[in-house]
Amino acid sequence: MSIVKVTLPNNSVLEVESGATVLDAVKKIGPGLAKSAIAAIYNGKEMDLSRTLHEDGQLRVLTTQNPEAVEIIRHSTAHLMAMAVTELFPGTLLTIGPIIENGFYYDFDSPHKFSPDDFPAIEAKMRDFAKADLPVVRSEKPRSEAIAYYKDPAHREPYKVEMMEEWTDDSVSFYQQGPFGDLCRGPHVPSTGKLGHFKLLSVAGAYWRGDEKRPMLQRIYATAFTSKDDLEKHLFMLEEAKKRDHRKVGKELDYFHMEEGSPGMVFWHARGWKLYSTLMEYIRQKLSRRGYQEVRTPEVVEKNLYVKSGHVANYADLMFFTESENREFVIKPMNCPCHVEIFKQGIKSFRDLPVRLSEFGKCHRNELAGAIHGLMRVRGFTQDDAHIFCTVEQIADEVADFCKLLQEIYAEFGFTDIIVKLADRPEKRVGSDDAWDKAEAALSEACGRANLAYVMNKGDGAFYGPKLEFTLKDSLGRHWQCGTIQVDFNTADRLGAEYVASDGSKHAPVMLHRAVFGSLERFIAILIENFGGDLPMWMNPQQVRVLPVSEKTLEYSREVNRKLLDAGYLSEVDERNDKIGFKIREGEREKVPYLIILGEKEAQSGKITLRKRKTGDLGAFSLDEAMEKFKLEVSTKGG
RNA sequence: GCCAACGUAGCUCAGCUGGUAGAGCACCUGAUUUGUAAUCAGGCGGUCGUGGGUUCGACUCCUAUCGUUGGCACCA
Repeated sequence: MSIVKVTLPNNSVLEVESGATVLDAVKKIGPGLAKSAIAAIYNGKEMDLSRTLHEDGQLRVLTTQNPEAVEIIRHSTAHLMAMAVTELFPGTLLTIGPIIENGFYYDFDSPHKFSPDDFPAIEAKMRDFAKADLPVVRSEKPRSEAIAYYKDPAHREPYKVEMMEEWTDDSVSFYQQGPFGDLCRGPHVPSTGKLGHFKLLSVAGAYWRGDEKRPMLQRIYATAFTSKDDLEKHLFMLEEAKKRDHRKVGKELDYFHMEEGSPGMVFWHARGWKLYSTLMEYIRQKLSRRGYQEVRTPEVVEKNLYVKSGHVANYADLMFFTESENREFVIKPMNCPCHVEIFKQGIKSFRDLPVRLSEFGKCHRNELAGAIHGLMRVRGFTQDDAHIFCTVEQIADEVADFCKLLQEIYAEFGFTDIIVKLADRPEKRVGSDDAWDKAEAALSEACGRANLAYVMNKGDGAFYGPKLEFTLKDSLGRHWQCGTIQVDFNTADRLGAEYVASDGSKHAPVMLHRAVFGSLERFIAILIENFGGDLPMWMNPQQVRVLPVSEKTLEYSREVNRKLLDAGYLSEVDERNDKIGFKIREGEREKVPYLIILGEKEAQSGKITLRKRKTGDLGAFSLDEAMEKFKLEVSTKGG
């Protein structure tokens, strides 16, 4: 028997016989470690404790103390859940059960319709199996043998067969715990006793292999942690996130509502619309300094324009149509063809480029019922849209400038967790491959120049061109595309837009479709969730509220309020006949940045008492001092 | 669009196996004149999402439909 040298993280070297298991080596380090070990990393590869060692290497033992451990725990808990489900619901077929951010899921094909009511029974079964501390045994089989095994009616698993038939590996690995076995790469915990801190979260439908033409499976989402404490912290965090939900907060703060009769359409209330208007004005100021010209185009447009642009061919099912005098119209689903129509008015020279047309264009898209989601995904929305008509040579500068603008703006809103995705050519597209090559390269180059790291989003570009997607997260960590810039060599040409080049020849301009917020609706939803409703003073539709301690100071309160309104602040008086404690509570609950408390003390001294949201009493100020404070806070976008 | 769950007063929710709807908050009225997160009392308020059906009787059961939620798919 040859000897294998195992180097530990502290550089000490352990010698074991070749063929000894990882666990044998760990036992030599110490029995305590052997007990708490759940897997190991050997020469950079995660592996089970049962694997045998045949060559020298670096060993790191993973216990619940290591951050990597939680993924193995989750993966093994997915098997535990599948075991419980197949035990409780015979006839359930297995598919896949991967880990995801903060948890895992398992997709089943089962005659039983799973519901959250089943969770307690499944969890109880999982606990039983965990308590039984069943060894998790790895084995390998030739792939052909594994396929034959799963084709056998005794252990029929057609989804596993389908997967294996597409693989090229010669052998596949299995994990067996008690009567339950699953095809899996591993690694896994050595026995089910290592598992225990888990919770089933939800059940959802999911197409097999993400393909809507294939069967719909039943997915159970769950999570697991290495400790009870971590699990509870995570569940608490989920509860807290629900409190920031823009649908809940938006209703509480009287920003907007939606109605059953007009699904996906928003009724903006006065406060919500104030916020909306503030954001539009903010963008206007940013754009006017950068050579954009704001325009306005119709919302009902002849259908033919969108036939020529290619939108009808691609999106007819998702568009609203109308007709009048035997002519067909579309309810504008996007602004670009309309902006091309403006560009086409008059003759454009290369000297005119780039032309940057912006519009708060209201668009309607007949989104599938299941896609609608609060303000995040609606059927009627407004984009901070703009189209830059430019030459091929100008693309890189324009894209890079836009990326800078977007970064500047997102920073002012406090967004740091921005995921940039480059979505390249989809299968269904218009234009030559040559044009796509150029457009994709331009985006990639611009990212380099703007110092933006991006991830590829394969095949997810628009039909007319590739795009950069600037994604923000909601309170539950779900990704939403907000900003975007798209390079389009096709639309201007299809719609017959052209400019005269220096040599007198005519060319279609390149179009850059771009938006910073994306849809105002979605951006507002993200803002609400990220701030938990505590919007900074500069954009808050309620900036100050004056609270008279009693009716005796009502007149003084109205006077102070008048001065605040004159100075341009959004202020109001809480004139209700209630105690000051109640009014403060209401003011805090409605997330008003500043409360001004006026009792007889203030009325006599001519001062005001200021209270800052979430902070509390700030003491006495003159009104002028307070307004200086407000001015600073608004101008620095603080709070 | 697909899978599942849900839909009761303005809001948050209760209503067991079918016997004919209830709480808190909000709102209104009165009292209180109030000092940093809920003053007290009284009152108003629902054809239980909608349409069918079963039943002597339906908020409760069945069915269709609309909407919402969580996912999947889609997202110009």
